Amino acid sequence: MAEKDRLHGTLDALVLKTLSWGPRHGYAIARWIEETTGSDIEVEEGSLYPSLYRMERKGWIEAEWGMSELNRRVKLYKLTTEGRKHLRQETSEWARFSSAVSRILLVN
Amino acid sequence: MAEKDRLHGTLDALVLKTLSWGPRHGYAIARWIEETTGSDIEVEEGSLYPSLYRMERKGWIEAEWGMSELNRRVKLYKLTTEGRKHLRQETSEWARFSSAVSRILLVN
DNA sequence: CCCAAATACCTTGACAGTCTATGCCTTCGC
DNA sequence: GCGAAGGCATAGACTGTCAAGGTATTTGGG
Repeated sequence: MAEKDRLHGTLDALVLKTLSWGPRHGYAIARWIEETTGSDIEVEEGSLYPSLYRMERKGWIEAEWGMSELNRRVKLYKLTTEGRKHLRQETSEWARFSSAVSRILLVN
Repeated sequence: MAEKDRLHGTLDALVLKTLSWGPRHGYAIARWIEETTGSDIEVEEGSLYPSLYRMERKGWIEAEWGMSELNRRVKLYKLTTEGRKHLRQETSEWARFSSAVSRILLVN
């Protein structure tokens, strides 16, 4: 429980950012985030899929069924214009927030 | 709701760090964090007091009734050894986490 | 040919921390 | 005497994460 829940509220932004490089399916999004962060961030599927539905409902991403390179049925998500806009906002909020926290936590 | 809940899981560490400068009462902790971050972080009392009780229960802080400079009855909190240890851990976890998120979010 | 592992999606339930809102009491300035 | 500010406290709704389960398909090794 020590490490837990730290993701709270941040996952959506991470997923959006991942999709900003191009369409990806859920499983791949999770793996990509984990690899990119050297497993500093682990994306649980029980968090990921709800996040995807949430954002699809809000119109930030769109889904389409397709096939992966490994010949498996996958649901490909891609960023909408709305989503891109929201990502920009989330990013700047994160910058402000994280710098504020670091200002307190990491000084002295 | 856009800005909301971003604090999630971070408040405890911020409070502990605030107390690492010396004992303070709840209200003062909140004001100090807000001032220090230029209101980038707002500490709601409905979040603060539960956080204080939580940490008192866990033995990270200790409370004692006293008087403020403004001559008001206040509950002064101070960091315990255990709390100081926990703060170190929280701090390093924050550093890892925030750098991981920034690595994804703030690049390119 | 079978079986395990990896890929991929999905759902349920518990949990925990934040927020909004409210209440109460005291001190100080006017 | 009254309002604003200082100060503590709690209830309830909300929401997102996580653990743990489930299904199905494909691939590769023995």
